[in-house]
Amino acid sequence: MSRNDLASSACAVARSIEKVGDTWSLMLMREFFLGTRRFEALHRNTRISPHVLSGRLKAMCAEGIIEKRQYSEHPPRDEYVLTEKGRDLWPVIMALMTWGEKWLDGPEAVSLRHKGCGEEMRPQLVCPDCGEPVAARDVAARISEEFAGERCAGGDKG
Amino acid sequence: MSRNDLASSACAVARSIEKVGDTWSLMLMREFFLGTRRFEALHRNTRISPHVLSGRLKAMCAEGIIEKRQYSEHPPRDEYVLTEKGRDLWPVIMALMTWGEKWLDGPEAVSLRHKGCGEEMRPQLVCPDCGEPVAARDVAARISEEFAGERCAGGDKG
DNA sequence: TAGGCTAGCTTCCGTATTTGAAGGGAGTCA
DNA sequence: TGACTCCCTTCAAATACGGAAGCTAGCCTA
Repeated sequence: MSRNDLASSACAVARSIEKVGDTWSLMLMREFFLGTRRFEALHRNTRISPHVLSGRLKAMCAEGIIEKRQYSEHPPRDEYVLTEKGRDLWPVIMALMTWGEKWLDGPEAVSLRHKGCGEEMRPQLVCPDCGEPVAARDVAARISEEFAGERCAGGDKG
Repeated sequence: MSRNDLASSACAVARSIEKVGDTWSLMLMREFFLGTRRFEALHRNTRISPHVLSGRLKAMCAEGIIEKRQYSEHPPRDEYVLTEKGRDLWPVIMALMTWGEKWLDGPEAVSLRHKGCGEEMRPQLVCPDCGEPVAARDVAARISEEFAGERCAGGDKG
């Protein structure tokens, strides 16, 4: 199947992957969260080729993840800023950062300070009901019939 | 630049993206978290072509994200299971799921129950110091000099 | 002992996407 | 007038992907 078919999946993970699940969209999200807004700066900081960058920015605008905004009339200049939908992707980038820092060697390139309490921190996943940290093993997943049908698992557990 | 150059970035996000930041690796991670382990089942459930699937499984084995394990001697049959490194990618998939459910129309395909407290839930990001939920706007990011140099931001804020 | 079936891949080939370099237009600055 | 910046677009070559087919090893059935 092709990437685009994921858009019509019953699974929210698959639908999200279709929108932002590629190398350069994810790199752009990182860059937006670091505050970069202009074409040239996005190009320099991510090394994405102008052609691909242009295409991704258009797609992300169309998707409502970012907005094009004029920041100068003379000369006419545009910048790209995250919408609320785009800002909501922050946990994805945080999760990638946390994993990379734990499992892939390298320096710590970014420090995060929680404005609320002032502490340096890395965000953590918890259960909103009991407040305990959660990982994959702490959670039981059950899939809907519709999704089970889509997967055509053919009766086995795979 | 090419995808592979991201592996040597100072930024943990970029390094993570190089390992798992593509459509089919992410789809495979989803599938592993749903319990799928065998080649044919992965193929059916994700519709990844055998060629690409084979390549991704090899790469993920080499990276230590999954392990190949024989589950039958006669006939010899292998399955792929997540390592601890692989299981630690769960927050990435959760973040994508949460975003997709909020922003992309579609049914709820997966329910999650926290084994600890028994509640149906969606995991939530909090500050580990004060326990408050955090989003992008609640956090101030500062980048290291090394990372700043890599980005060649050229003095502007982009 | 032949024929068929399943799991787990590999090979092949045409198409689609990406890279990298170059170019272009609109405006400012000296 | 000419150089420079920003924001892209165009093009050719390299790469990756999708889909179908094939291949191997070991059953199973008769």
